[in-house]
Amino acid sequence: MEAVKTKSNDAPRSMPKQARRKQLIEATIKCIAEKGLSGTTMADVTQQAGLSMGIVNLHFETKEKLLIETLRFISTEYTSGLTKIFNNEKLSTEEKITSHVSFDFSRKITDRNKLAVWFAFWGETKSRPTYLSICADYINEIATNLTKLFAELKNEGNYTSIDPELVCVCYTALSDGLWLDLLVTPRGLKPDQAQRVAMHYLGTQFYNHFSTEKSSFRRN
Amino acid sequence: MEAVKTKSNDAPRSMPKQARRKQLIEATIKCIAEKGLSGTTMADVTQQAGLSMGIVNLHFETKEKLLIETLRFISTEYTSGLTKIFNNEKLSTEEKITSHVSFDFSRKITDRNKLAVWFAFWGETKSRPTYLSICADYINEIATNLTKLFAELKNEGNYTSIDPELVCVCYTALSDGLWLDLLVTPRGLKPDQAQRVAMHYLGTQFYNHFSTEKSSFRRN
DNA sequence: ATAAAAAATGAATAACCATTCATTCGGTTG
DNA sequence: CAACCGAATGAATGGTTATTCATTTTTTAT
Repeated sequence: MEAVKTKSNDAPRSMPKQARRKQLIEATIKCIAEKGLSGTTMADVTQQAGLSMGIVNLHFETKEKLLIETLRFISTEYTSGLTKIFNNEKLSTEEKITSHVSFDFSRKITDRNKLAVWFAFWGETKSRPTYLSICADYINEIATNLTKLFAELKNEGNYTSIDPELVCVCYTALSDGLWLDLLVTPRGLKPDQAQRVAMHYLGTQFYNHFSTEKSSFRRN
Repeated sequence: MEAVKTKSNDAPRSMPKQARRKQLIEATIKCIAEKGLSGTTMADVTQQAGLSMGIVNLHFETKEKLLIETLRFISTEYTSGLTKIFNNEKLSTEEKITSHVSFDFSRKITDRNKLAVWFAFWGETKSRPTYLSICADYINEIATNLTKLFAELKNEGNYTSIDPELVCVCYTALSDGLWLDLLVTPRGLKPDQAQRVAMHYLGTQFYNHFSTEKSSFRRN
């Protein structure tokens, strides 16, 4: 069960500060997924991490700060994965886009525990300015990059009537909505089917690049 | 001001049970939007409603039941609106679809308070089977109807390569994702722009019915 | 008008939970 | 090995909050 395994024992005191923080953040993710944001207590988190009560306050000061760092953690994990793709000079524009989509529906990202965390925080953005600003940051960063990719592909493929910004908004919304589907109807779409739905949309825009192969997806 | 007394005064005790429950549910929606699901207390809700502490327990037994009824309330409001459209025999298939889209992005539905409530509950579905089952119910109901509409339009318009089920999944996800956009980046898309994005997708599928007019939407 | 019933109140209660900090533990150093 | 020091512990604390219920207020029935 322990996700964190370093060189020696279960929980050596010599573990670097950063690693202990990560361990606690991962325990938090698990707890939010299992008990909801409103239902996770400090006792839950520390027990999940196999540590003692006071440990969160030692490393994060307060519960609220732990939660903020948890949101930052999944945001960073997501954006850094996408940035790596965007900056990979070995990939063509088309390959960057397909890699982006593959990443969006990879195991790492569509892990239901993490999806639950995303939606838990989204649900609180209206009342927590800090959450909102963290979300706004990563949203802007990704939108900028993705719009650029669509604009490039538009040029390369001589598509005349495409609005890259519109396609970016549409793809992003579609992707978020498919995540919701994966979260609330786990018996329905599987990640690879969701990915095909996303590609289906891109195929309507860049019909020379993304073939609209006959979809073999089915609900239930 | 204080002399005026009508039957629909602030809080007449004779108010039917159902109305008092609705009043409390609406106060709950406001509180969830303002303080988050984890931050709303019984005191908050009752104060928001202008009533006294014990009132929720009197009408709903427990806080948890109030929350469940709140989720049921917004679910019902949404599905009943759509069902009305679906059953309206005066509308053509095409009109039903455009009405559906208009409804999805109407003021009533894209009210940020309610969006916050949707996402708050979605974020907890993984840990609360009751929430999950309420969501699954309305999702299935809507998907069935909407798929039917798309299948009808496919026939009427002689579209050969459309998969109605795929279009339904894709449209639904898109719509949910646009709601997220409206919730977390209120400075970005406005509801009518979001609606145009949704129509843009439908235009890619039913190109003879939904004209892909030049979009005049812009972020920021 | 009076009594009985129903609805609403809010102070009191009990459960819960984040945070504190005196103490213990383990690794490191000289 | 002994002394030291940062990391970790967890019982105790204090603040918060859901729930209860005896009392009050209002409506309805007679």
